[in-house]
Amino acid sequence: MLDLRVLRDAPDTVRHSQAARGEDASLVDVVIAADEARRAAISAYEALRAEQKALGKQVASAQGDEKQALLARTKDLSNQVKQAEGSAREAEEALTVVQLQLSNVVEPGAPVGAEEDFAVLEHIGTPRDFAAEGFEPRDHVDLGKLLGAIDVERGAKVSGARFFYLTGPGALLELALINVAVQQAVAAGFTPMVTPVLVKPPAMEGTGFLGQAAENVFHLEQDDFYLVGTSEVSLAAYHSDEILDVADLPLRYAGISTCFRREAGTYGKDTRGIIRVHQFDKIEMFSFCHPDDAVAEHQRLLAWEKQFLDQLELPYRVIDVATGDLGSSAARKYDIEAWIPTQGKYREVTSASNCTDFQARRLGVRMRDGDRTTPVATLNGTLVAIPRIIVAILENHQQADGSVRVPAPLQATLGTDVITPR
RNA sequence: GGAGGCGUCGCCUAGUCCGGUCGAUGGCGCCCGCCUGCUAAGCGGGUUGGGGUUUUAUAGCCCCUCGAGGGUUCAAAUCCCUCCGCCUCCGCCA
Repeated sequence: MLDLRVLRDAPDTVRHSQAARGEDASLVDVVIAADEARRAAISAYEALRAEQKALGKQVASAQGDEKQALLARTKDLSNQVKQAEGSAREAEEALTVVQLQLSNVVEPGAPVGAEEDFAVLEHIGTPRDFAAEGFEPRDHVDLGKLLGAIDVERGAKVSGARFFYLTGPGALLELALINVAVQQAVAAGFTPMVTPVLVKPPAMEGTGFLGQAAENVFHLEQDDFYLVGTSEVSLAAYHSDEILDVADLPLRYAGISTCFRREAGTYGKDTRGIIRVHQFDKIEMFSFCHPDDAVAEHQRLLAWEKQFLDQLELPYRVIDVATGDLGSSAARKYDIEAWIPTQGKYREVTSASNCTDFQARRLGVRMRDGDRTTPVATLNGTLVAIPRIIVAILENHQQADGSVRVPAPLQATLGTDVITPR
């Protein structure tokens, strides 16, 4: 949700942002008009209400005929107040409806354009040349089967398409990755958090997932719960309707949770393997920080993501996501894409977003800074999303005989430096 | 699932039976000032959050806010209804 003052004072900024996203710029004027209507309605209501209260005070002390006369007036006034109150509320709700449709203002510097117009910021590591090594790389599905690490057939049998079992070394791989990720996060000062995965509507709404992303959210009709697609939701809502002490910022949390995604509209996309699944585990970094510190914090999150990937010895690139491909909440987003040998391309494994004060305003997360309270900034970044990292590890570290080399930090939990075919 | 209790502006708390002077009490904490070799104590003042409006600004005025939402009434912290959360006991289950 955007600050109405920004809309009033600098509507062009918002119009340009909407245009850069490929969204409706004229919505700005709709919101401004709704805001004016709301303010007018509130003023009208408040004037009547003030009069009613003044008269009510006289009623309390009046006697006899005088009291009867006053009662006649206040009775009439009471109806007017009720009407005006209703109008004010309708105007307020009408404003909220349109206000929620506006996306966050994009950060200057973000590449303008559609999904494919991203900017590559850097390449780290070099993809292996399997032809030179003299063998054809297996994809992660074949490797997973060979190693007894991934079972997609039974995942489909039990739960349907886009479900899987991690078995044996696969399960250990997940535990190892979670251990290393959480330890890194704790060392960096994050508070590890195991979060709810079922949340009530305000949490989902507040984080911006019920807008254009709504079709990808699982909803439990009977109980009106949503299944989170990321612990970002539970973490962002953690401090909702709270006022934080500015001296305590930044507050950094590492969310440990399962994530659920409907993947609507992706039929035929990534149908093989575990690149795109309905349920997976993820460690997510989340920061509540001072808005002035948000851009720097964004860089820190990205640096922590790179630190994690570096120790897994995976080749990857960092991209600056184009304005047309940002979610509604993000002002800027950096994705890290790991090299997937059998696809011959880089695929997203982490994503770091600066949501500025957009989520915080919706969720009522504020900070007390001197004598004022203002929304904080929220940022989130993936530390590790299990399935895609496992895909990257298996495919990049495979050897000619189908075994897979285990990166050093994971060896302790795996109990070996190489996973061999069963 | 059953029975009961509770929810007041940071924390604790008065007020709710019997609606109007509650436009919310007091304490603690915190902030400012006075006093004071220093600190403490003492004294005085301030201290919920949101919104509207006027103004260059400071500041002021107004409305809302007693878990949330409805209702009754000229008028609701107070009466009625629904919901949410917490606590105690019982039952069932991991």
